[in-house]
Amino acid sequence: MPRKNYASNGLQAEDALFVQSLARGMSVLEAFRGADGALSLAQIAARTGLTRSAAQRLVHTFRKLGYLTPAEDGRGFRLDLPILDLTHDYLRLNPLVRRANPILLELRRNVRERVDLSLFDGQRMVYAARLQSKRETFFATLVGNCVPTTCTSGGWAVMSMLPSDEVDALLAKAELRPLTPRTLTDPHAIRAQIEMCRQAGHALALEQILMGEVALGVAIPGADGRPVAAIHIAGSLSEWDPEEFRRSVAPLAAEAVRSIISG
Amino acid sequence: MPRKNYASNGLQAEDALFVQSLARGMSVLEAFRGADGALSLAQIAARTGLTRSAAQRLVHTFRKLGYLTPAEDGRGFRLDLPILDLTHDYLRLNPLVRRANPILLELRRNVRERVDLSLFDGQRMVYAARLQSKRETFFATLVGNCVPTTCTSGGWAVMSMLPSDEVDALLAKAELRPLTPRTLTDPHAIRAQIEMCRQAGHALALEQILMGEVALGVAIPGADGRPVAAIHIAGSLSEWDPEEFRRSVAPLAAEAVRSIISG
DNA sequence: AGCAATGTATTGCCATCCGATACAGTTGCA
DNA sequence: TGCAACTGTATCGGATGGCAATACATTGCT
Repeated sequence: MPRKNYASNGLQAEDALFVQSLARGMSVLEAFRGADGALSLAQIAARTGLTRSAAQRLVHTFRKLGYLTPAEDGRGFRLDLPILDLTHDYLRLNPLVRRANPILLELRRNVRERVDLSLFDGQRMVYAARLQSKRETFFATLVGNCVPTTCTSGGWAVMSMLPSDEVDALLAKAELRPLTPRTLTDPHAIRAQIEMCRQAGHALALEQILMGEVALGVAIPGADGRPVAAIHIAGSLSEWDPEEFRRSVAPLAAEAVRSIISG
Repeated sequence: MPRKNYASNGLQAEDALFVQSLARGMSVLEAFRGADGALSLAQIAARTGLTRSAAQRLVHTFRKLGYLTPAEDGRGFRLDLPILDLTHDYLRLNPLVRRANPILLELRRNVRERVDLSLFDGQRMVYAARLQSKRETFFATLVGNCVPTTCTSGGWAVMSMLPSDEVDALLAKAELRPLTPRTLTDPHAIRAQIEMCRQAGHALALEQILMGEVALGVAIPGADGRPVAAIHIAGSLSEWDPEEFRRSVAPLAAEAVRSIISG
């Protein structure tokens, strides 16, 4: 995972306003991305490119602030609860999430299937909310979880609102690693889905992330018309014929997006 | 909101390892707590006690890192998406959340009512997960949302596992502001609930946070026996007699906690 | 026993952060 | 219309506070 490195102690990249210590500090928090447990000082130093000393000082500071805590067994450190305070502030103050929340709740009541809100972030769609259905059988997805833009109904819907050259650039940079045997990895096939979405106003994804799942996505444009997010409705193929699923939930999803935009 | 101030530029409080710039930076993110929209540099400076220059530099740095972004109308700044990456890493790496998640999902399937996981943080219970019920009618609670320990079933359950003197200290410092007409604010009444919970192994809260809601909470102890979290099951008083609710969900909740602990 | 990890503590040098101040562009009230 | 107050942005010399190296006490693995 090539990540920008703030360890260099040389010239501050011509940026007089840049606070190196802060960037280094944040890189410590980011070091936990992809970690599979607590991280020791040495591991943090290795992952961030910082010296052990720097890692020590930054970790020490985060501990005082509450963001990091020693792991229960005393070896290594973990992110701690104040992170969730930031989460809450972000979600609470995000105008889109704010407006979408009650509408998604109602949508969920009507369709009785899982409803998600995911935010568009270039290569990724990041889940900001998930309202699961009565019979949710899979592992609950955590807030902040993300999936590639290229293999979700919401991602296709988002791409259908982007100019072609941006779609090309996105696909060119995409990893296109299949998550299920049926995940589309051929750019042409994905482009076909995007084209269908451009006409229908929604995208339908079959077993792209999870076997047995059908998902319908509709993109949400921002004030400037560029897509910023998407809502998904997900159902089970054991209960739905895909076309029937589309017919029955597409209008509701479209209506929900309309109220989110106008709200 | 009395918050520790890292604006002082004097001696570093005898702490040679403390990285002031980092603490100041985090205080900028924390400035959004309780804000009701984007914050301007001046507002950030005011809320944190920093100079405008400091706020400028720190905000500038956060923008480069992605954590802050200009508000859509160009005035002020908001937290941005990378916050959710931290969220995800926290939830994903938290051993408790990790173990609890699938069990809560199954619990939710069995009781068919809303199921929550909240983490104990002294005065507060912070929601880490909420699995809503089929007929959820209220505003969806966002991750990171928190309520006072003193007025939730989970908080009572948690307190029932604390030594009396700690409960006293907690109650002494608590705000005890009622959220509904029926919220208990008398320490004696709260202590009575705690005592009942000590015997029953669970707490039952009637309309403490929301009118029409009954909630049953069971505390989750950590390895050292101290409570670290609680699960809640919440139902509607229009469908449940409180005692009937207790009888029917208490065993399931207790069983869920047992599997979380042993898992 | 010995080695390689942990996390912690101290120190002296100098780079980097610091705050004051100035500027350009909007909003909004008079 | 024009002043006043607010945005966000940019520059600069001085010294504070962050920097890396190094040493230490424990723990766990061979």
